[in-house]
Amino acid sequence: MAQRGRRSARVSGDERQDAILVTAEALLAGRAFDDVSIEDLARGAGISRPTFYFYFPSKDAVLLALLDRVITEVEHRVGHLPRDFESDPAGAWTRSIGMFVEVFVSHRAVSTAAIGARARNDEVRGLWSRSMQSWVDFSSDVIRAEQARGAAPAGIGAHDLAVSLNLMNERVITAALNRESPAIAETAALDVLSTIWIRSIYGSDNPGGR
Amino acid sequence: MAQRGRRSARVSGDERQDAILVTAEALLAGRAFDDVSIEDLARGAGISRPTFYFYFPSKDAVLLALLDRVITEVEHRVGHLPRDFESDPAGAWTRSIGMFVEVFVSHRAVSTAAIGARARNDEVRGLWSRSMQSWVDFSSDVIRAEQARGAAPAGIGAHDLAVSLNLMNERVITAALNRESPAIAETAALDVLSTIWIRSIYGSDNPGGR
DNA sequence: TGAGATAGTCAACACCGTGTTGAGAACCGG
DNA sequence: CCGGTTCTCAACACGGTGTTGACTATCTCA
Repeated sequence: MAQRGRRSARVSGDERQDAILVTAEALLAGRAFDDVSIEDLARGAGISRPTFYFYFPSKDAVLLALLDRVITEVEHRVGHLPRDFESDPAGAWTRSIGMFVEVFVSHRAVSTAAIGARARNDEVRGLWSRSMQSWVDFSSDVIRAEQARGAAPAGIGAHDLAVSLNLMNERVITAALNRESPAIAETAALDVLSTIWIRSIYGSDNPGGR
Repeated sequence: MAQRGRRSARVSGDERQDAILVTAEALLAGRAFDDVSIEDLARGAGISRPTFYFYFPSKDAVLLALLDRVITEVEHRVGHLPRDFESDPAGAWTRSIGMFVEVFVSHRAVSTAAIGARARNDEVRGLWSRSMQSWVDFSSDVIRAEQARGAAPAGIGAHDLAVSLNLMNERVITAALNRESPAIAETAALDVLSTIWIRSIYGSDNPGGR
C-alpha cells in the first residue's frame, strides 16, 4: 500500500530507490551502461554517491532491478500466448514473434545494456537466460506439436530449432535497434523473421494452405 | 625479412610486440577481456606497464591487432569460397557455413572478446562489421543468383535474408562456444544451421532434389 | 516525553586500473 | 665516439568503485 497521510518532511526511501531506477533508465536511453557512473545515478536521484550504496550494492544491481521488471513482463506475456496453431500457423507465429519484437523495442535501453553486461555478470546472464528460455520453451512446445500433427517435417530437433530461431531474433533485433551494420531495417524485422521461422519450421511458405 | 646475424643483447621491439599479442591470446583463452589488465599483458611479455604503451596505445588496440589477423583470414577464405550452387546447393551451403563455424571455433577467444568489446569500441565494431559484411555479401550474392535461376523463391529480399541468417550464425555459435543457456551443442551447430539456411532460402529441405 | 531502535546521509578514505611524463640506458650508423 | 633513435620504467595524475564511521532525522513504545 502507498504512503498514507501527509507527506513526510523527508523524501522516503522508496521514492529514492525509485528515483535511481528512473534516472538509470533515462540515462541508459542516451548512452552505454559503462558510460553511466554511480555518481551520475546518485546525482540524478538527488543523493550523494555513498548514499547510492544504501539502496543498491552496485551499478549492476540497478540494471538487474530494471531487467527483473522486463523479465516478469516477458514471462507473463509468454504464458498468455495462444497455442492454437492449427487454423492459421503463419499468422500465429507472426503474432508470437511480434510480441518478442515489441518487448525488445519497448525496453530497448534495458535490453541493450543487459546484453552488454551479460558477458561480465553472472546474475544478468542468469536472468536473461531465463527470459530467453521462456520463449524457447514456448516455441519448442509448439514446434513439437506441429511436428506431431504432421504439419511440420521432423528433420532437426524441435529444441535446437527453437533455440536457434530465438537467438536469431535476439541478435537481428538488437542489430536493427542499434543500427549496426550489417543489420536489417527495424520495420522489416518482423516480416523477415516470420518468414524464416515459418520456412524453417514447415519447410514451406504456406503451411496448412490449400 | 627476419633478424640477421647474431641475436642482439636486448630483445628486439618486434619480439616484444609479438610477446604482448601472444600473452593476450593466451590470457583471453582463460578469462574475459575486462579481467585482463594491461599490467597482466606487460608482465606476460616481460616488460613494465608504461613500456606496454610504447607498443600499443591501449588494451583495445591489442584486441584490434588480434582481430585484424582474423579478419584478414576471413576475407581471404570468403573470397575463395566456391559459388557453384547449381549441382548440390545443400552441400555447398553446408560447406560455406562449415567454414564460418571453423573460423569462429579456431579463434574463439578473440571472437568472444571482440563481440564483447564491440558495444564499447568503434574500431572493434567497424572491423567486426567488415568481416560480417564479407559473409553477408557472399551469401546474398548466392541467394540472389539462386532466386534468379528459379531455384529459390523470392518472398523476402536476398539481402535481409542473408543478414538475418548470418547474424543467427554468429549468435548461435557464440552461445554454443560459451556454453550459454539456452544454446545448442557445438557438435550440432553445423547441422542445425545448415538446415535452417536451406529451408529458409529454398522453402524446401531438398533443393534441386529429384 | 524521552530513550532506544531504525532509516537515511555523506565527508573522507582506501584501492585499483588507466594513461602520462620525463629522465635516462642501450644500441646503431656515421 | 658521437648524435640520433629506440626502448625502458619510476613516479605521478586521474577517475571510478566500494567502505567506514560519525551524524541526523524519524518512528515506537513504555
